Amino acid sequence: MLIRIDADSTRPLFEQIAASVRAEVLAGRLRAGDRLPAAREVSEAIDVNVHTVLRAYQELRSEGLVDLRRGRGAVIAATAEPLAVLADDIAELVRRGIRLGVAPATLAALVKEVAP
Amino acid sequence: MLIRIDADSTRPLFEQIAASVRAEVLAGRLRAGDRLPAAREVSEAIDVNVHTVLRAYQELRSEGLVDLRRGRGAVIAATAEPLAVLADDIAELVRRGIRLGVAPATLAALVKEVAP
DNA sequence: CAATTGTTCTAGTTATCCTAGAATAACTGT
DNA sequence: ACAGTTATTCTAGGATAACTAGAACAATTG
Repeated sequence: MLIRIDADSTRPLFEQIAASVRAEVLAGRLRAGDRLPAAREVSEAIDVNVHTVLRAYQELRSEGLVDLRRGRGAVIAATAEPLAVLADDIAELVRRGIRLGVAPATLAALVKEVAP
Repeated sequence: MLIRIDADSTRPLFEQIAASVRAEVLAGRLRAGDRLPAAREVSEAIDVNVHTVLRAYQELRSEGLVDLRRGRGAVIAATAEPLAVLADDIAELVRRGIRLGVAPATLAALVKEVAP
């Protein structure tokens, strides 16, 4: 399955769902134009409420990663393509962090903090 | 003030407080051995409950960024030094992301996702 | 010994997350 | 034009996490 969640994690379900999709795009397994399974489908497959899945999809839309329209579903946006380009840079940063004893979660918090 | 928060943000207060400290360490304005203001002090300064401040401090301790002991207070740990080394790499990644239209928040979510 | 500082405990309020069901609107393919 | 698919919006309730408040306590410092 494309989307996986860990029910035991304290991380919100909608966040985990969105993270799954981001990771797929980053890895290049999902590309612009590819369609995500309908929210109802995902809902049944992973046993989570439809609203929760849709919230994840809407978060991805607000990031510009997917186009989301009724009747049509969720489709990876063209704006998402650059993500795959960053994959190596991100992996490299995480490697360096780990070598220095900095956890990815700490690193992520730092990235979020940097003011452009 | 060293620690700043945005009461209107949806991000938890204790997270914002911890993020402030991380950012200071990253920027090199806080270094190993430097002492953070006492929790009660911060509490009054930014008008947030003491427990909330302490929770932020404890999160930083669990990351190995500060030493936290009663009677003594919170002191930047030696293990936090490597953070400053990563500052340039992080800034560079964020720059590239922005040039490609990827928001720092999205980038952060990706960093958190990478499996070591 | 006195002052400082984090730790632990109980307790109550508020916000967020998740679930549930139903009606509605936009789009697709026939 | 029509039927089917899909997201959108609404109301509602329960569970969990965040925040606040006050108090007593233990370790450290000077």
